[in-house]
Parts: sequence; C-alpha cells; structure tokens
Amino acid sequence: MDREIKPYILKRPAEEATPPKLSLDYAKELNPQQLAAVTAVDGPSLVIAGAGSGKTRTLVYRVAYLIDKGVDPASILLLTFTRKAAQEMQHRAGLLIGARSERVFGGTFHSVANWLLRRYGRPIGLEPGFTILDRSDSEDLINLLRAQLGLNEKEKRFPRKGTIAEMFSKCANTLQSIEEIVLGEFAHFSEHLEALDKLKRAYEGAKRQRQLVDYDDLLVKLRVLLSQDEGASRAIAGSFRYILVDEYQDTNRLQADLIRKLAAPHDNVMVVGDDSQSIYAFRGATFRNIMEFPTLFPGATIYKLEENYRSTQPILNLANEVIQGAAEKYSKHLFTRKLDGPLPVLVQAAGENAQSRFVAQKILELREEGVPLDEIAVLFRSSFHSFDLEIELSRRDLPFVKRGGFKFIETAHVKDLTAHLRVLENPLDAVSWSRVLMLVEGVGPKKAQDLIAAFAKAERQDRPPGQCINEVLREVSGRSGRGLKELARVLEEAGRVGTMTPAEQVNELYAYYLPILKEQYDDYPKRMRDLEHLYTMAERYERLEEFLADMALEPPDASVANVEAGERDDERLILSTIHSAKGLEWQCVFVLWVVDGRFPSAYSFASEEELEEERRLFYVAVTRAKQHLYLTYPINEYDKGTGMILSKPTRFLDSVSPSLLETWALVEERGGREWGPREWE
DNA sequence: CTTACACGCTTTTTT
DNA sequence: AGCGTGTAAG
Repeated sequence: MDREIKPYILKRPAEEATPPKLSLDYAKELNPQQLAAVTAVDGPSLVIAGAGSGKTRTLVYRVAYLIDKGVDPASILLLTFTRKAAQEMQHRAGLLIGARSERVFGGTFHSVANWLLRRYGRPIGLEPGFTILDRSDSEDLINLLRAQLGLNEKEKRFPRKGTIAEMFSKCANTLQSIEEIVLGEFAHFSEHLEALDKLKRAYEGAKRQRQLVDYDDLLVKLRVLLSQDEGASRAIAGSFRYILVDEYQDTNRLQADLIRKLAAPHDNVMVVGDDSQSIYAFRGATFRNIMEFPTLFPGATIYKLEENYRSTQPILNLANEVIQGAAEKYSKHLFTRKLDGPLPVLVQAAGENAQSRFVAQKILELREEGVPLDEIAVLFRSSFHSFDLEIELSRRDLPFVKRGGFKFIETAHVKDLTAHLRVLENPLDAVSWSRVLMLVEGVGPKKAQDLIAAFAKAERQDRPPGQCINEVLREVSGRSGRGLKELARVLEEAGRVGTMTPAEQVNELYAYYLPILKEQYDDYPKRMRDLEHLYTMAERYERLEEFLADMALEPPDASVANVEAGERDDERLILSTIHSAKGLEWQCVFVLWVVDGRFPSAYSFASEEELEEERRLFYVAVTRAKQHLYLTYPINEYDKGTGMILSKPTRFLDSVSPSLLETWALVEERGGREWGPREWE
C-alpha cells in the first residue's frame, strides 16, 4: 500500500534569513557619545571608556554598523584581550545583524598572530607545525641551555630560570635590549649581563632550530614577517580594512607597533580603553600607549564615554576618590543615573578565618534576600588569597568556581600527557622530549639529553623523523631499556599519520601513561579525571596541531574538581583574581585582604610605578560592583615574606572621606558557640 | 657517574 | 606546591 508523502518544510535558522539593511536605530540604542564613536568615519579614533560605560556595547555596535554599511565582515579585525571576549562580541553582533558577524576575524593578539604565522610564516623559517611554548616550557628550555653553557656554576648568585624568562620576555614586549632591561630593572644581576646575553642567543637559536615559539615570539615573529616579507605583509595588511582593539590600555610597545604596521595602508583603527584600568605592566604593557595614541596616529579623533551604567552613585563616589590619587590620566568624570544605593562597607576581621566566615555568612544572607549566587563575586589580589575561603565555602556547601591562578593545563599530569602529543606533532621539540623521557624509569636528566642528541644524529633525509627516533629508543639496553621500548611502541602506535583523531591519540597515550601516573601520585584518581576531561576536549578537534595550539593559547582555567563542584547547581559563586575579573560585573562584590602589605602587595612598595598600578587594580576591583560592595581586611596577620604584622587597611583608602564608607568590625557571637570552626575540625 | 628522594625555602598578577 | 640543593643508593 502506497502512503501519501507530505512535505514538511525545514526552515532555515532565523539568522540566515536575509538580514535587514540598516534597520537598527542606532540613535535610539546608544547615548550621544557612544553613537559618535559607533558611526565615526574612516581614520584613527581613540575611545576613552570609563568603567561600566558601555565599552563592549560600543564595539559591538561599531562592528554591526560597519557591516550594515556594506563592509565585508571578513575584512574587520577585532583584537580583544581574551578569546572569550571576542566570542561574546561576535555573538552579540550576531544578535544585531545576523550570521554575517561570524565572519569577523577576532581573537587575542596571540591567537591572531598564531593563525597568521601558520599560514604565512614559511618565508621567515616557521613551518606550519611549530610548537608553542608556554611560560614553564620556555623556563625549562632556558634551564637546559643554562646547564649546557655551564652557567649554573655557583660562584655568584645567578638568576633563577623564572627571573631569566621574565627578563627575556620584557625585552620582547618593550622592544628593549637585554642590556637595557638588566641594567634598568635587574641591576643586582648586572655582573651577569654577558652571560645572560649569551644565554639569550642560545635560547633564540634553540627555538629557531627546533620550530619552537614562545608567547612573545608569536608577536615578535609577526612583526618580523610584516617588516621583512613584502608578499605576506601585503596579503595580511590588505585583508584587514578595519581594525578594532579592545582594552588598549593593556597593550605593550610591541603590540602597538603591530597595530601601526597592520593599519599602515588605511589608518582605519579604533582603539578602546581606559587608562585608569591599566593593570598589566608586569608583562610589559604600558598605559602610555593610550596616552600617545594621538601621536602614533596623527589626526586621531578622541571620544569619551563617561556615563556609567553599572554602579550606584555611592560606589562611583568611592571609585572616583580612589583614582583621584593617580598621578597621570586622561581626565574624565564618571556619572550615573542610579543615585541611590547602600554605602560600600569596610569590614575589619580579627583574622583570616573570621574574614572567610563573614563572607560566607553574608553570601548566605544575600541569597536569602534573593540575590542569585552568580550575581556575587569574591575578588582578591593573588590567587592564594582565597584558599581559606574556599575551605569555608565547601564546608557550608556553597558552590563556587574559581577563575585565575593555576590553570588546568599547567598541572604536572596534564603537561606530561600533552608532552607526548607534542613530540608526535613536532619531533624536534626538545623540551617535550626531555619531559617524556624523564618519565621512563631509569632515565634522568643526563640520559634524556644524550638520547635527544642521538635523535639528531640518527636523523636522515630519506625517512620520517619519528621512525629514526623510535629506532634509537629500541636500541637502548640496560635499566631503562624496557621502558624506552614500550615508549617507542606507543609513540609509533599513536603517531600513525592521518588515521587517528586527536582524541584517539590522547586515549592511546593515556593507556601508556596511566601506570606512571599511579606510581607517581597518591591522589591519582582525581588526576585521572582531569585526563579524561582532556580527552573530551580533544574530541572537539580534527587536527592535533589545532588542539595543541588552542590549549597553549586559551587554556581552560578550572580543574575538573572545580567544574564539578559548580555543576551540581547551575548557580554558582565566582571567586576570581582581580586581573581575571576585568570587564565583568556583579550585583555584589567582596574584595578580600584589603590590608596594606597584601594590597598593595609588599613587593610593590619600593617602586612608585608599581604602586600606581596597584592603585588602578584596586580601582578595577571597586568598579566591578553594581549594588553592594564589601571590602574586608583581617588584622594581626603575620606575613612570612616580609616579617610584618599586617593590620592597617589599604593605603588607597587613606585619602577617602569617611562619609563615603560604612565601617564594621566583626564580633564573635557570645554564649552558645564558644568554639570556632578551626577547633571543630 | 646517575638517579632517586628528602628537606627547607619562597610564593603576584597572564597571553 | 614546586624549586633548588644535598645526600644516599644503584
């Protein structure tokens, strides 16, 4: 029997329907200053956007406006501070003008440079499969070379690997020589200048030879490419006709120069930022970029966004007073129409645990009052400042996620497993090789280096490098022989080109690594779950190269334990370093450890410039709050680092009029409960 | 000569 | 918790 077949129409998603042309009423959706910036004509423009003044909104509408006017989305370059920010803007632009926005080229400076270098980098000696070194990888490589050059003979105190990496990084980001950096900022190591210079050359040579690229190199090499290879330079600069840069106050000299070069053919650059929120000087950023933009791009138009849509007047009053003390800034005056709201509160706690208990208790109260948990954030200067609070929150079953600080990808077991993936992708990667080899029983630093040297020797033109390496591994006899043969087997298995997805490769290597993991860590069950998490992340990729690059450039910031704690409840409290809270906002914000010595950190006491940066950091923290702001400071805390007893609130409140703050002191409840949670444990 | 392991010291912020 | 250093064991 024949059945009648009825057609059922599958609709195209709404976004793909023909988008309206210039249908947005820009004048209605934006205030006059925002509108002026959004509809600015071609040429350079600088948007000074105070905290909460609708900076993202302005950028999103600008993108929409350009596309609406007929600009090809693919010719718009949107440089943001995190890839998340780029995605969010693309999404919001999509809501305005449809799917065309997806073709906007957006990301961080580093991810854009990564993309361009893989595509155009050959002329300057970069193969598309190059490996990105994260900070600890580059430290490891520096350490290796230092040993090889015999520079760790300890006659005089030689800088640690971390310090050396910092020096090299500063050179790259501030466009200065090693001599300028050492004499200027590390004068106590100036006697080692010659050795450091030699080490720096060795480091650069080793990276070049082995197709390794550290974070700074991504930018440095792009700059080299733009100035040395005319073909690539024309192709790149020609494909971006409009450049938008977010968070311009946190760019460094190198990045400013890149923008200058990318925009050379047309000068269509709009940079957006707030000099008062510049908080990345430690990695070479300088708010002078924003001050000097009009010099770099003569004829730039300046727009100022001064209406704050985020915070109440009492919070803004405090913020304005705090930043009043800053030495150098574009003058701007923030105002709001939300006149009423509670005064910010300065809370004195008898100690760190009292502070934690206050925060936890207050959060429970706020939740009773109807404030959702994900509208509350706890901010702090340094990642470890929240350890005690984290324990307190777990005890009370308050779900939270922590942002900033230690990254998933940086944990030892995840690094171990990815090192295996990386040697498959780039057999020249000596840093990963040494990590991989040292995991084998009976192999230490010496044998690992010998093996890596043997790989280079065994290499022959007529065969793939992996094969030569495996032969070397198989020939080893003695204590480590068995382990190395096993390693060769699994690498061959996982390395079959083209037949395996990244996820399958992870799986293969996981099976090999598991016994090593169990041997090494007592808490291996937790770590196993992290590695399974790595597997699910790998499933999203088709190519190993892409997976590894993304892991280095945009590492997921929570370890699995945290994520799970959060997923029990879709509402979760945010704990975050102030740096990671940049650009975000909450109904209620707590700032921990607002005590002189922690905030500003005692490290910054010596330098006026660093103190200024801490002040701006405090300003950023305060301006995250919409309604409620609690600043807490424990007293009588002994600081091991400096030997000081910390008791005084941050100096940034010294000049603030008392009428702008409520002050509370915590008192223990009398009677019933004589014990604190500490003894109860 | 190497590897493995124990102990004390120091710890900012991140692409 | 991780790094560098010193020491015992292979």
